[in-house]
Amino acid sequence: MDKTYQPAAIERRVYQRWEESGFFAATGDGPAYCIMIPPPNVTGTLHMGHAFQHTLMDALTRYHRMLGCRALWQPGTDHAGIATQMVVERQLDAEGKRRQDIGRDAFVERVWQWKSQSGDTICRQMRRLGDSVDWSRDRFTMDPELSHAVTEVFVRLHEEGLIYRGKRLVNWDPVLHTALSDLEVLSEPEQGSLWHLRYPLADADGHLVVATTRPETMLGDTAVAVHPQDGRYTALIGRRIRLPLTNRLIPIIADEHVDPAFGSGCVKITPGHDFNDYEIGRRHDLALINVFDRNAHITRGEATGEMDVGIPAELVGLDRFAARARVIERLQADGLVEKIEPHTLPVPRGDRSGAVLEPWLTDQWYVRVAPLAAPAIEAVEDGRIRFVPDNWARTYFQWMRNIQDWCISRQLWWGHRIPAWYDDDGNAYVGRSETEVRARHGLDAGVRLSQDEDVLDTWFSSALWPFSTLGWPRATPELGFFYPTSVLVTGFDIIFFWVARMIMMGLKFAGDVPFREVYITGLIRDENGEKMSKSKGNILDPLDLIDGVDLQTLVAKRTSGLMQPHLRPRIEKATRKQFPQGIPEFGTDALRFTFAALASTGRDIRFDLSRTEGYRNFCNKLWNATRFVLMNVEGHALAAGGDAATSLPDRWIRSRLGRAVATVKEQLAAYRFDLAARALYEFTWNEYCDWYLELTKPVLQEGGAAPAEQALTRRALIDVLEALLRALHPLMPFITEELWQRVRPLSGATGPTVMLQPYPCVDEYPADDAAEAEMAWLQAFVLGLRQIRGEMDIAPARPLPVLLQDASAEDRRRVAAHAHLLRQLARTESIDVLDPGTEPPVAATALLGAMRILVPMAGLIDVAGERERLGKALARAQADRQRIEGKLGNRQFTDNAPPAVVAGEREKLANTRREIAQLEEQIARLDRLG
RNA sequence: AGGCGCGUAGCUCAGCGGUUAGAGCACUUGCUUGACAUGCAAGGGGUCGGUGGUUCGAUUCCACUCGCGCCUACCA
Repeated sequence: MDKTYQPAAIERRVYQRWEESGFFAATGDGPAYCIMIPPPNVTGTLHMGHAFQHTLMDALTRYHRMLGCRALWQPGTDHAGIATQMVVERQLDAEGKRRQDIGRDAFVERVWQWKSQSGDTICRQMRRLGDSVDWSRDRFTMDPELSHAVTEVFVRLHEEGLIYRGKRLVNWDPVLHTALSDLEVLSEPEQGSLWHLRYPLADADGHLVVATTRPETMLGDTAVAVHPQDGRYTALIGRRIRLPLTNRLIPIIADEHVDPAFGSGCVKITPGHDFNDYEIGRRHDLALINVFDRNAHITRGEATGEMDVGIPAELVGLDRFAARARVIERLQADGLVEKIEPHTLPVPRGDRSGAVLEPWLTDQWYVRVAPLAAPAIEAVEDGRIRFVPDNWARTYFQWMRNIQDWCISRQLWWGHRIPAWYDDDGNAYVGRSETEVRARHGLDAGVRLSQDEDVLDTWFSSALWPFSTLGWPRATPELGFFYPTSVLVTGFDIIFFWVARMIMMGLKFAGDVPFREVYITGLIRDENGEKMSKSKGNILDPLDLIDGVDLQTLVAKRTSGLMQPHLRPRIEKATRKQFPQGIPEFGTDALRFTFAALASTGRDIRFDLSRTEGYRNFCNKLWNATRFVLMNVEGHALAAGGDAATSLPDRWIRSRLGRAVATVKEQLAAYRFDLAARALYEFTWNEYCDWYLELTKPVLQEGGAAPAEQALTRRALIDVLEALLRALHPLMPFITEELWQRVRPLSGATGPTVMLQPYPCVDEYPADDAAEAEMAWLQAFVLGLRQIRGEMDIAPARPLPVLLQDASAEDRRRVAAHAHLLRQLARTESIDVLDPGTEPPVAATALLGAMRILVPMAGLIDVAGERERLGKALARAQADRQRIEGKLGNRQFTDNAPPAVVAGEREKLANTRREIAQLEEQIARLDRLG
């Protein structure tokens, strides 16, 4: 074996073997355990957030597989309508073409090509992460089977009246030319202006002042509103305004929505281009004027009802921002601009294009969500679905209880085409196919039908993922067995987009909740707590942490393809500063262990590379511990597996292993990966390596112990290691597999892979309190002497003569029983028990219960140093005594505190007092000498 | 406006109504110890954001407050 762990040498080989051997398939007759992967965008790449979530999902899957479950981690990818279409459009753009130039069929064909070309990236990355997904069940949201499910759901919802088509204001992206759902709108405050415009009264001199942030929309105004109780304007209600530029007459109306305290208290009402105004327009039966085309350029105007909109010809065709400038110019020329104030306002932008969105009147398909939401709310209320941590349920409720209808049609080409057909009169027919539509509605071949050009929101198909991947609407065995799935692992950012919708659709169509639990992970942030993003140039590629990356490559990755190229020097500088040497190779297991160790619930994660380095070292520790065990076991007699451990260390380490495994199980059940990881780390390093391996050395070395005892210790060494590898496997799959393969022949374990071994069972390593107590004594003995050595600057190699004062019969028994261990671990030259009444020599002191461990000082240490050391200990003990005495002297405490606590304090006080007496005596002795 | 979360060692984070508040990294000192210098041993370092309350006892529970972050809805 190499002296250090080399992850690159083994990871690929190990994964390939797992995959080729079919170890990932869900088999066996155990209970179901199933996790649905949140399908990543098929043409994307996995980022740190994915790597984090995949680590947790894989750990859960491997753990439950080892517990005997028939475990399925369902893989797959999402077609990601807008995102993918944009990528391909950009490719076309580089060729100087637009998608309209090549036509819909050719374009879609190109997207499929791009998908097949880049779709492997994610699979490759997942293999490097060790993801134990069942590749044979890989799914894509646009697979025929899944598309079939989409159509089926659409048709059934439509039949129930839960999908409808309607002309309404939607969030329109004038760059992508599609409608968006409310969730795809990002509103950020931006610096703008508040224009105060004078609207002349129609039938008298004078004007009203309206304040607006969107002056160009005045072309579509159909009213001015004031608050009904606003005394300044009550007399004007019902009179009319002559709308500048258009010369139209519009009414002054009263509406509660108006805030008299804002601006002048008068609001221009543009029902065609503002969501609030749309509502007001409905309340007052106002006409609605659309003044924009699909590019948000000014049109001649299109009104509901007969009307001359009156948009000046010179404005027609202008972009909305150019139009804004021109409108203001014109109004200023007419003296109709009272003032312009700087104003910060929320500007809605598309989450993909970044374009300023326009409320625009179009025909779209909607899901009537309220009837679906009610049972979905109930499922969380009554605990059929549990959020972890549970405070996310509040977020879920808050949104679900105010849920709006869901606009599901998108004016894109890449996606599931809406299963609706139109005749020449514009009548819409919904059905599973054109044939079905014709049959059902009695439309013979003479009637021309054309399918709806639009596609569905990507999240519509994602919402079906938990059952569409399992074969729904067919009643497949998998659907029956794995649905509802066990847990969903995802980020809070898609609770509304995805989680809520899966719950609604699952309850509606699969007859039950889609998952029992939702584990919401935190976000992976950079070392400054910033969100990782390409545009900030602070992304880390998980594979770069696994394989390492040189500085040049890292800088190039972070600065290429930037939306804002001017940030490049800053990003480069920051990167060079943070990673002057690039990033070394840490291996997958170290990265995975880092994610697990940082995964405390309800909190974002500042990714800390030094933790990864620490866990790389942990891998190396495990590697070398195995090396030690193999060296000491191979070629030697080994006790049979069933033989009882007899030595103290053997009993102790088994007991401690059992406790560690118990902790891991408990913490994994609570999704506390951090605490599970810590329990394993501490057991491995602080107990198995630091103590147990050291304790086996005196036993195993030549002439150390009787052969029979050695054989037992070798048994314990290999058994505990083998179990430890199994216990660590879900978090660190690669190294544990590699080491387990080497350990297996010696341990007597059988089977082709550690990943299909049973997880260690607590019952096999029952707690041994007696052994733990005795080991605690032994450890205290060793630590006491090490402390004297360390603080007194005694060379580690120098053997120390040790005297024991006030040793009880039990102390004496223990010393005799473990003298060989103490000699090795504490480097004692001799251990002698002083007879009662014997005056001890001047010595450095350590206390172990009532016993004093003395290291005679002649020639060893300076008296002043030891005096100071004891003085510090004494001061500490005296402070303790005072605190405890104060506590026990308080009647309130002794009367009210639980008896066990009081008794504990009394015992503590007794120990402290004894310790003080011992220390004072030692100090006095040193003083006599000095 | 409503909701959620965070503030503990230099850094990243655990923890908890009751020992002396812990870990990793960083730091100091000493060690080429027959598994491992990606290591071993010893050590320094914290008024647990502030104020008040509940309690025999608060870093932990409650209220207020300061600072930071996020989500939802938004007044034109």
